[in-house]
Amino acid sequence: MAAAMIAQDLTQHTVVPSHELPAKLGRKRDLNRDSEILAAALEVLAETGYNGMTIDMVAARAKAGKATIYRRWPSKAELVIDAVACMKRQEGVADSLPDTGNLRGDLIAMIKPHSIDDGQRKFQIMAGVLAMIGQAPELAEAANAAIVQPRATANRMLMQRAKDRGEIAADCDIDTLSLVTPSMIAHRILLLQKPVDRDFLISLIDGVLLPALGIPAPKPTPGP
Amino acid sequence: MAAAMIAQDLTQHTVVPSHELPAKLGRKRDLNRDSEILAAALEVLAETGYNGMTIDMVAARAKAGKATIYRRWPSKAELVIDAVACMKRQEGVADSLPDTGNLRGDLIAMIKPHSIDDGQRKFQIMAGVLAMIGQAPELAEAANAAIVQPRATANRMLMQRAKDRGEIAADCDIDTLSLVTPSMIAHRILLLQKPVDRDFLISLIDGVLLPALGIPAPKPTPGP
Amino acid sequence: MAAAMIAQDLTQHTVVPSHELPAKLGRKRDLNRDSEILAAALEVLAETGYNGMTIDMVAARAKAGKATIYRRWPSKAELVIDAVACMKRQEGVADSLPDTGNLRGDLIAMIKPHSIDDGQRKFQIMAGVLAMIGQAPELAEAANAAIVQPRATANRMLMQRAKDRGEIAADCDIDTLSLVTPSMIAHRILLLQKPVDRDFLISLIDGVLLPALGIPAPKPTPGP
Amino acid sequence: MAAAMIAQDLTQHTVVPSHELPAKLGRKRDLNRDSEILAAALEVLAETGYNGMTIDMVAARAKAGKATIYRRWPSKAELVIDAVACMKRQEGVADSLPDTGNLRGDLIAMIKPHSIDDGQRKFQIMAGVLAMIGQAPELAEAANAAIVQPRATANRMLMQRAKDRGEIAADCDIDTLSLVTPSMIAHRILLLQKPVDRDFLISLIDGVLLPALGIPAPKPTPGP
DNA sequence: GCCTAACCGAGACGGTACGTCCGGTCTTTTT
DNA sequence: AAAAAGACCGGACGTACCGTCTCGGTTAGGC
Repeated sequence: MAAAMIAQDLTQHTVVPSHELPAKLGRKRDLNRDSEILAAALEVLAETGYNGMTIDMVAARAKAGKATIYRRWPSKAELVIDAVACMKRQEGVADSLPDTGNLRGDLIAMIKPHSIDDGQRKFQIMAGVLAMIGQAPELAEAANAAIVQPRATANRMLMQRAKDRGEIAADCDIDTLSLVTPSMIAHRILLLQKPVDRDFLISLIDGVLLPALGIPAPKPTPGP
Repeated sequence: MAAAMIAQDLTQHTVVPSHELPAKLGRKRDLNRDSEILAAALEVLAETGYNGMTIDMVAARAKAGKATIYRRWPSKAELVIDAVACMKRQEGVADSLPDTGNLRGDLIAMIKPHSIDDGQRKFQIMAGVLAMIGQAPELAEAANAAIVQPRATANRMLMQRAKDRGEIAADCDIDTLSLVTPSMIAHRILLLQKPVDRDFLISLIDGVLLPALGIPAPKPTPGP
Repeated sequence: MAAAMIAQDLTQHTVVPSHELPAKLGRKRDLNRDSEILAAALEVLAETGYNGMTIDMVAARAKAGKATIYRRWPSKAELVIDAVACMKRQEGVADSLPDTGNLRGDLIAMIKPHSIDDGQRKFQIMAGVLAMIGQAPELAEAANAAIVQPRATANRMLMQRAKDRGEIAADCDIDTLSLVTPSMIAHRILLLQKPVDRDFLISLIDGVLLPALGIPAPKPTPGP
Repeated sequence: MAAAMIAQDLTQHTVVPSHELPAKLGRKRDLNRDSEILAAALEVLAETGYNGMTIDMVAARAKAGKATIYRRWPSKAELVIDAVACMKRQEGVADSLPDTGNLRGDLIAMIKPHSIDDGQRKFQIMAGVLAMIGQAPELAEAANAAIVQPRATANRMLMQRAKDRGEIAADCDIDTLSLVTPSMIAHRILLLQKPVDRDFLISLIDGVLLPALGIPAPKPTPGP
């Protein structure tokens, strides 16, 4: 978390009066290296998993020295935590929610090929990262915020809109239901190792979400 | 999985004619060591996580030599998988399905106090198991069979009984729904790091499963 | 110094009653590795000098792991010290002194091609080793004992014999004179970087040693 | 050697017309830094040896930046060579040859008290210089010129004078003999690590040099 | 009862990654 | 333009762990 927070601090507090700190001397840290190293770490992480990933690999791919990495993060674990957390920042959190007028249309409109591929990659990164959750509990928080929360939030907003317009009952447990899809996706990718294709997502919507919200399933699943 | 299966083989097929195999000579393997080593592995796993766990730690705690461990399991990963599988066997999830006459009663009867008590320990161990998926994808199936499938199977059997007695509709997607609870539990334990307590499980039953199956929630579940 | 001394202890005190030490368990240390590693270290040292030498190079050449080296020597410096000290043991210290009847004949008989080449190699090793004399004073002692003392001792014995038979005066400073040749050789190899050939050694004998001992130079240096 | 020569050039040719060179712009190089850095280098060298010495240490002690050092010397090795050369220049070995009328008096007059006092310091420094010979053979000549040659030249001049006035024979090998003292000193300092005190130098003169030149020892040098 | 082979604890072994440190270069700000 | 400060790349150091192999000693069978 360290470097990212420092970066935030620097970009947010540029107007801090310079007489407070002792007027930093010497060459400035190249802030571009931060993101380049994080990107390289994510690539290696997705390819080899946490244990397979090597600091030298990351350094080589980012064309950086090991010291440059260890100057920013105190250990491999913290680098990975930050890399996962940085995934969250890359994407616009709720980038243009669909609005088709009814909940089923909205949920299905969320299924975009790009979204599927991207999700696949992220969950594979998560698989590699799970190796160290026992040692670094804050990693769990980062992974949740980066991978699961964006999807859950989108689901919750769609369902809240449906509730607002009276499409579903007011006493539905939206918070719990919005986590069903991400949880099932994680299980399918991590343990079943099956692809998260359109059919699977539709079966989730029509077999779990909509029934649980009291909306009857539409027609016997027409083809794409 | 290796040693456990060998152990099963040995105990089950003691009558195999000895002339088939090259007439095992020498001292017999001490079968007690298997369980002692697995227990030691579970302890260390829970305390340090997968990456923090060391074969030497396990050997020291079990007062065994490393060779004694590697004679039984080919790698650290397989040892851990087997340790988790053995844990599940101890507990016997689906050994006695409840039968209260209605689905909600059955599902709630499945919630046993000790599920909550040792939830924290299982969190560590499950995280450890999931850790190796990135390195050894073939172990994902084993982890799934050991951890998720027992609970999913129990759920499916209960729902099938409910369907048989007409309590729920015939076209319900039981296969998908039976995976909802385990998936949500895994997410809660691994990423949210919150305890899987009775309230959470009841909110799953009343907020997701029963509504999705067309059974109205019983009472408005008085909030805290 | 560590490993060599342990080795000496082991070979010398084999008859020590076994109940004194706690009866060493586990695999025995392979004593052959000691000498193989030291030999590899000497090779690398002669080729690249102290700073150029790498523990990985030594390990690779000795087909050993780094841990095997660090189990025996606590640091690169101590390994080099031991390697230099081990040179001394390799050669028979005073392997067959010549006896031609007069001192000049003895001294010249010591000049053998094999001896010259061997000396060249040793002084080159010494050059590589001088890099760390400031940090490890005991290295100086080892280098002196391994490289300079054997030659000085041979010289001193030849001169003592000459003194015993009355060839040279009784009050000659043999101890000092026996060090002249090694010192001049070291200077020639290390600083002048010129070869130590037969002519140079003869000029030392006839231009310094014999005159200082009161023996007149023979004829105007006949050819070889 | 580089910076010292530049410094000499600059101090000698201050009157060179400025239009000959490309009209040096900007701040002038602070020539005081040269000697301050060299002094700092000598201190660190004497304290830690060549390998122990760090450019950062030198920079910190001289309150200089690393770039300021590397602007003047191309490498750590050359800096050390120059530091030693500068030390020799400070002391001015052959600035005033003694002339007592006979060779023994001249040689003994060369023994100055401070040669003994700072012997220990020079030991460390010389060891440091010899250290780099293995890596940069071209520096051997420089080290030889800075350390050994001044003393050898002084010896040769004294002996030549003695030869000129008929004190010693005309066919003495002066070139070889003039190197005996420096070589023996180097051996005593570097390998024996004993102080180069007055007694040792007198034993060289009376036990080696004068006998080799055909001059009988004066008195039987009373033992300690 | 005794031989033989496989077992056992202990730990050395080869290999590989970690996190630190240094040499030599480059960049930023100040003088 | 040179100075101080310090970030940068590359690579060696010494440590720790994995999975294998070897040691002396123990425990079964089969003769």
